[in-house]
Amino acid sequence: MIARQGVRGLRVADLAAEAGVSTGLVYYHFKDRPGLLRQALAFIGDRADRYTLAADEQAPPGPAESAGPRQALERMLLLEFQDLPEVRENSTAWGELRAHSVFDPELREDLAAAGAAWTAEVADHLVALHPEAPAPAVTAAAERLTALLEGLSVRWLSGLIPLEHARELLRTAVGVETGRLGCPGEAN
Amino acid sequence: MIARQGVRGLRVADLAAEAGVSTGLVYYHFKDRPGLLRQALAFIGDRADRYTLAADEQAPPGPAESAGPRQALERMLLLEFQDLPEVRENSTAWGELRAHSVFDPELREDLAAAGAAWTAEVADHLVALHPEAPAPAVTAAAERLTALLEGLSVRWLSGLIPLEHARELLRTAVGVETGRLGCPGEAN
DNA sequence: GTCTATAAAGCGATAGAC
DNA sequence: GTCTATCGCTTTATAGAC
Repeated sequence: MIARQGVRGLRVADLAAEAGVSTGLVYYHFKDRPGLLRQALAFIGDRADRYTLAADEQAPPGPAESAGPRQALERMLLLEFQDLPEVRENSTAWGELRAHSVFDPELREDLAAAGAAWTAEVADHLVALHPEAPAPAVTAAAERLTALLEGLSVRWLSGLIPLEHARELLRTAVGVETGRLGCPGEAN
Repeated sequence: MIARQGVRGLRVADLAAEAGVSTGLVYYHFKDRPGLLRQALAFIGDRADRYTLAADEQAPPGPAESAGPRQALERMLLLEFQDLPEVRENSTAWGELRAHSVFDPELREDLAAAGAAWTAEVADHLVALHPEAPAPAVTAAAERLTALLEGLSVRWLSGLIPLEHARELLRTAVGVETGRLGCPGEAN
């Protein structure tokens, strides 16, 4: 429901109706509105982990074709840009909770933890691709890629750019960033 | 007030109180809530143009020192990452209206127009830096830089990363992107 | 655990006087 | 142009029965 109407548009009564229960029961289980949002964020995180793992397992179709670390990184990032209900829901709700945290500190810690884990995963892929690159440069590249992904995500979800355009820009960004890490000439 | 409490937290009564007028007068001038938001977006755009122009005028301090197009681009992008009330307000409100448009199509056209103008300005700087680069590559680079800026902006404003870190990541991104455009070997 | 009923407050918008 | 007063609806949260 957060993905459909946003945090601001989430009504406890609507939620209860859709769940087929009473509002009282919702408060019984989640305590209050912030508790509801906290559980929603946890749910989103679990679900993202789930489909990330699922993609990893069924990822290498050909035995050894196109199975480079660069492709693995691209594939992982592009997971967030799919027009599947589950993915779109997750991206929308995640972005909304992030945007909401600008004005409500409530969920910041949880968001920071999830974001750090996510950045670390991207950094792992970058290290696999460029083992010789200095750690700070890798971290910075991972942060730029994830921040770019979030920026593109909002544009996609608000209809400002089409899905394929977002995917294309992200793909080229991976190329730009990984090309950069491979060039030892420039600092940082 | 949007920068302080978000679109979702904006109350017409509060707005009227802060303006020292009645709620009735607010409706008289802005028609309704959406009208209020539309005017706010216009105000933000005008104000951004204002301080961008002001920065351009007082930008080159030394006669010809450090006045490269690369520095001009960096300076322009970094304008959005300053801890001045006016800038922070503008960034916060802009980000909030953008995030809000994911669920409310109302302001999408205005946002798209403003975003396109903004991307074109960045592209102009890139062309000045790399006149030989193909137009699609320049446009894509400009879109990546502005999308990254928006992603970093949310992280900064929600306290996930400090201001200086956002500035540093943006600076290096400019380096990565402009370095890329200067390399004619790779397509796109 | 679950429901009904309702308190209590908030909020967008309008009417009508001046 | 501006204000006061208020309608009418929505929403969070709780009380208390079952």
